[in-house]
Amino acid sequence: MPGNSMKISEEPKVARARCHTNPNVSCSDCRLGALCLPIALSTEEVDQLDEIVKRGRPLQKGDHLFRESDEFHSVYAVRSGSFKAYSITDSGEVQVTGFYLPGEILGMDGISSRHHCASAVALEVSSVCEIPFERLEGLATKLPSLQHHFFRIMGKEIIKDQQMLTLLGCNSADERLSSLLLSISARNSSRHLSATKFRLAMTRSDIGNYLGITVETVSRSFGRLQKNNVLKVTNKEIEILDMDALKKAANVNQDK
Amino acid sequence: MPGNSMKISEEPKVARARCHTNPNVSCSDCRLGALCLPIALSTEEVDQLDEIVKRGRPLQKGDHLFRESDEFHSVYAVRSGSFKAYSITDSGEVQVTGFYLPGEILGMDGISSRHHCASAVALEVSSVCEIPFERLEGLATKLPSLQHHFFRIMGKEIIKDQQMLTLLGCNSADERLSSLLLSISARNSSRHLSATKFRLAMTRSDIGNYLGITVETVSRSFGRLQKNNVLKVTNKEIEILDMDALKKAANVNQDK
DNA sequence: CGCCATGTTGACTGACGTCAAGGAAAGTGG
DNA sequence: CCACTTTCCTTGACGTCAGTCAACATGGCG
Repeated sequence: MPGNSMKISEEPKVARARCHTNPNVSCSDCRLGALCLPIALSTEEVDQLDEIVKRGRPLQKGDHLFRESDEFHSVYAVRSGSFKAYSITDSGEVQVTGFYLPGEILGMDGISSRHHCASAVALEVSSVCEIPFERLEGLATKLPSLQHHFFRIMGKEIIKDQQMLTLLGCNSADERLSSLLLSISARNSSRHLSATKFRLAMTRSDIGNYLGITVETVSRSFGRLQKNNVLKVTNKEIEILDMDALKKAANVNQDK
Repeated sequence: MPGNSMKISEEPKVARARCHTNPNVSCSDCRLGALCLPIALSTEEVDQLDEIVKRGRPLQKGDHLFRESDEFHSVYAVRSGSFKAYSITDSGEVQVTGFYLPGEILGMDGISSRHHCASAVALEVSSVCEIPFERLEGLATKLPSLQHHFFRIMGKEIIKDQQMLTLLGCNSADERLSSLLLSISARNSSRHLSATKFRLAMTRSDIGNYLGITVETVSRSFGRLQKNNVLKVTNKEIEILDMDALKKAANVNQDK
């Protein structure tokens, strides 16, 4: 079904053929292969993985990929766009638990029980590869390297959350914001996007919530970083002017 | 106190035979089976698991199970006692990332890279079952239910960390401390220990660090909870006098 | 017994939250 | 395209919770 009516289809066909935004591209052809599940799989293994992956139509901004308490069936690899994961506390407040960029895996919060314990919503027009978890498990028993790799992906999620705990445990508002920017910068650069200039898809309120500070504090932090010529902030567009200063402001070693 | 030999060894041999503190007891005989890795495994599967598990001599208080940047070889199931996991931030501060009680799995921070990124230290005389990870992976490809179960264990760790993020993101000092006490209470009760009376093996400083507050604040929080007749605190001995009030103070639903 | 780590309490302070107001973007419908 | 609404963002004034510093109490251990 080449050339159905979506914005991405405005790109010329040639350039689009191997592009990870193309819903028809297989794992073996996807540009994100080096970041995503196929890492360290052989060609034929990737083809087997490819068979269980479902590629749906793009989600619009605000569309939910899954909701808290939905039954858990699949994990999702972000193909394009971005997502935020959040949950609702018992006292009714929202808590943002993560932002997910292309190549990252979403939905692992549902693995331990039969239902999700967070919701995931698209922050812009986005698309995902759905990976039915039971089938992934089935394939993983046959492909040890896939099993190994998925253990590692889950391990990475654990480390990421623990680093976040450290950030919330000891760091000031400016340090938290700087760390987030550095994290996004590094993740962009690993997928060959600019490390110094990018657009934040999430709102200030999402950022604040994620970092455990208020919107007002986020705004003031951005102000301070801009005043010190570390950043140039134009609405959601961020330009990192002085990477070293930003690292210093973060007071954490982002290099690992 | 007559004799400074370990309390455990004072128990009569008969009672000790199937006790999880006994270093010779196999997985199939361990009382913690229902909490630990063997969940949902058949008898013969447990026996296979049993073969790869190493049971070492007990660790003394302050002994390290592994250290940050140690090569990663194994995960560990706590058999008796308790551990704290912590890491050192780039600015040199300590961050406690978790406390581990019998039946819980430790060391998953090393899965995604070849080395640990946290240290684990015994908070009292403790023992563990060491589970060499490569062999676990090997066995998991043969035993789908073991693979499935280990995915779930890792998923649980992810959820636990995300709940912690929520706690640090939105809750006051009193709420954080109350939540920790409820968590320990629930974990004790799931291993058939008292849910209302227990001894905290960690120091106030560990607690504060873990909860993102200072020692002084921990002390004052304990004070407030005691003044309101929610707790009775005698050094490290905690007695929960009013469970409902503690849940209210935690402002979080601990039930799931 | 005396020492050092651990825990408690008080006084003071500051970073961040709260409340409030206004402006800028972005979405909506005609 | 423009009016209109809603959401998002910024800035200022003020209050407060928890951090900091300091002094002292306690208790486990050699």
